[in-house]
Amino acid sequence: MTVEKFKTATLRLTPQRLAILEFLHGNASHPSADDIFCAVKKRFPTMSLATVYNTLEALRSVDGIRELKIDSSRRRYDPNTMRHHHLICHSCGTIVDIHAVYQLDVPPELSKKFDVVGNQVEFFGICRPCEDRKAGIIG
Amino acid sequence: MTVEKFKTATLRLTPQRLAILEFLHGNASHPSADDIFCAVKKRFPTMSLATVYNTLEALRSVDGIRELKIDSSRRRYDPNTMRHHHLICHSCGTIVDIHAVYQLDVPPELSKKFDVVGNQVEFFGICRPCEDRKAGIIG
DNA sequence: GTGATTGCAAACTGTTTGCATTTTG
DNA sequence: CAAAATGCAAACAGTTTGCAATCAC
Repeated sequence: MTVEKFKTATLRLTPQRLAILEFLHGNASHPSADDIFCAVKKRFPTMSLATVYNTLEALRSVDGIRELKIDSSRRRYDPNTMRHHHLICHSCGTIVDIHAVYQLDVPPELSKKFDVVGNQVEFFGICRPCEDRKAGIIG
Repeated sequence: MTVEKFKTATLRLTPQRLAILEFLHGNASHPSADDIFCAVKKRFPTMSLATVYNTLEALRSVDGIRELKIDSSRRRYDPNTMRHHHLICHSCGTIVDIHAVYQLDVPPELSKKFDVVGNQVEFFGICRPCEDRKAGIIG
């Protein structure tokens, strides 16, 4: 668990960090720094955004979080550091985790010039609720 | 060609836009707005960054460019709007295009809740030059 | 000539940094 | 007690916006 990783590193477990860890635990909403800040501020009114960034960096240093590049205007974070993929609804922006392993090869002329270590797939489409909503507007 | 797309839309072909189009044509370096700005400014010293963003938006509106979310600190652009994938060297950041079609399925419980339209694969690894450089330092 | 575009500066947003104060281990 | 973290404010970087002057069609 992430708490242990903090202890083995020279990282301190402050109440603020614990609150952030708790918010993140099992959280599959792929929150931004500000999402985390707003959620945790409810219990820690003095919490600062800088502390959120500080904690995210600490988490990253012990591989307790992964940074997503799915959103071009802000970084989003994923406490699930197991290799997985994402499916994004291009209508509402919902991001769903996909736990599957895809064994993909790059063209041979490239595999000579590159040592390919892994891949990450981003699926896109439209989710049922959005689809229904559209059908409602049109028909 | 993109010039035609501009004409059919109500978009005007200014010298600045032509210079940007020319810089972008066949360019596989996945430049940022600032990269484009710096490159084009050499010929157009009065060029402004706002014009670059304006042109990028105009291009996007006619599907003449695609926005990449590969870099978390700045947007990068790809004038190749054909569906393709990318291979990134996590040492030097080089981005290489991969033209291959991967027919991937999402788990059945998700395909019921989502109409999946496509996918984009990001491969990562290390390129030969970086690998050699590392070997040189170590050995 | 008219409506779109330019270029500048100012505004904005997300992220980072510096530092005095407080806290953890 | 020493080293690390907090919280604030200021600094930054990338992007967006408002607008008068200019330009393409």
